[in-house]
Amino acid sequence: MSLRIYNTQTGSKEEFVPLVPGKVGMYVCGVTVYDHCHIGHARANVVFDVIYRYLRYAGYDVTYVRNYTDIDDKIINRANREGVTYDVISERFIREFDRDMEALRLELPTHQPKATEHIPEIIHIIKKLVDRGFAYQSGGDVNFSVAEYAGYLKLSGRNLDDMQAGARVDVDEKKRHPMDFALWKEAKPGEPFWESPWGKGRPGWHIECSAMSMKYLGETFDIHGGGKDLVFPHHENEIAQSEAANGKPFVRYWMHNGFVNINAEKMSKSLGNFFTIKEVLARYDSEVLRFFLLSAHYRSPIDFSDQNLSEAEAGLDRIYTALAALEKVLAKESAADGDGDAELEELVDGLPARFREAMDDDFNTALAIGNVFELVRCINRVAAEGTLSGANRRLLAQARDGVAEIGGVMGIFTSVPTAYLARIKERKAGELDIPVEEIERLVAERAAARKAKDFKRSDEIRDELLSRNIELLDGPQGTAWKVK
RNA sequence: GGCGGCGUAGCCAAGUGGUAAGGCAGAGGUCUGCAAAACCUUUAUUCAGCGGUUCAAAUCCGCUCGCCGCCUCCA
Repeated sequence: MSLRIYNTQTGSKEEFVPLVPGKVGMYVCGVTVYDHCHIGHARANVVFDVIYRYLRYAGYDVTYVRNYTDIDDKIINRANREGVTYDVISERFIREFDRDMEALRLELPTHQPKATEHIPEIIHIIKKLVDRGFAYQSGGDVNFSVAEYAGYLKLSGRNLDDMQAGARVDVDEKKRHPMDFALWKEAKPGEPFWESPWGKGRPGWHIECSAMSMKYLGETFDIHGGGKDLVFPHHENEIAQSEAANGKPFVRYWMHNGFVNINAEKMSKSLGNFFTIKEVLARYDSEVLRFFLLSAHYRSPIDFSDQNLSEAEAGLDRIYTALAALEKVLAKESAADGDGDAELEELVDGLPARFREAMDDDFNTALAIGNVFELVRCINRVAAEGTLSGANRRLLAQARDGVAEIGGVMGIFTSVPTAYLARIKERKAGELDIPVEEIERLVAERAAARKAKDFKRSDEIRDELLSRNIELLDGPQGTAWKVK
């Protein structure tokens, strides 16, 4: 089965056929760099990071472009508030964005262009649009004329009349049609500007993406992605500009990820219910956050809550615990011969194919993760059987490699299992009100008590630690502990 | 008002025509000094409701109810 992608423009899953066989051009709208990123940005970027990785895994030569919008009203406003130039703000938050993305273990896109470094390209397109009659100058502004472009609103499936009926559109006498949008904005006194045929000014919001995608990917390219909220007006306007300027199709597959909700409500700054990536990563491991984000399909809304994150953490813990047990068993001696477990063999052999099947169906990471859990249950069962047969030993090694392979595509399960578990333990231990030395001392005391068959004291210690959220795990080699 | 989406077990979540994946939580068992962890078994005759199409529907169609998003900057 070949890759099928849900295309926003047609509202259905379509077989993915790249423009040039074996190659994929993919553009994802980046951020406007005026503040720290929140978990909504985390979702969009993680989702497209996994799509990027999977396309390469599937054998495509992918050119992935993700821009920085580094000139915009909000950047200028913040610069004015802080009494600095706009580029101080944009450079600061580009650095912060890069840090966040690194913390989320994202791979770097092929290109990360900035709007301000593409002013000549932007001006070139605007000139073309004016020459062709799709745009008009109005004072120092240049606006796109939606009435001239027949395909307007084809992505979001609306029509101009209905839009106007309910829209709170500002009356702007500089526009011929209320829905016309700015390609070039005249600079007000004190604002940053670039020289243009229409005077000093700066690009409108949408035109930069047309200019940069065209430059790095060509006039028509395969995949354009972003959050659902960008469908209108941003992507709609990109289509209008690009297709009007070039006279050819802009994008073949439009992909949009769903929102992150907080208690089933949209996260927004005005509601004050948003979390920055840094805040979340202070409480949860980045792998837990990725795992959580990938446990739902990318187009569905996902509800961010402490409970859901904790459940994701528990689930990932289960997987790493199994992988750690697997490593331990593999490190031991095993019988040279003996049959392999039939179920394990089936799951292990089928893992890559089932992964591709899941991902080929519009990047179904939730299903792919479910497959791993099934394998985990089986790994646990086989690993718990005292001595390992030679066949099972090979199967377990294959299972480990298989999980690593698909984990590499999703950017999860990539840590050394014991290192992951230690990382989580350390993080949680830091939140405890009892020092690690004290825990270790009590564990040792309990071991002595148990040896002396003083189970009263031994259970007392266990209850005491449990009341402080510490769980004791007795095994043949002694007692380990973990934070609940 | 226009456009679009969603409603699957206590919770999270796959499944878009062939008889309900998976995880968390719960119950019973194995193990254990007793527990925990792990393993085994178990937990939706049913997919918001009502009709319709079909040999067959959670999946397709219609209506009703409920929730949400977009139409303004937004991932």
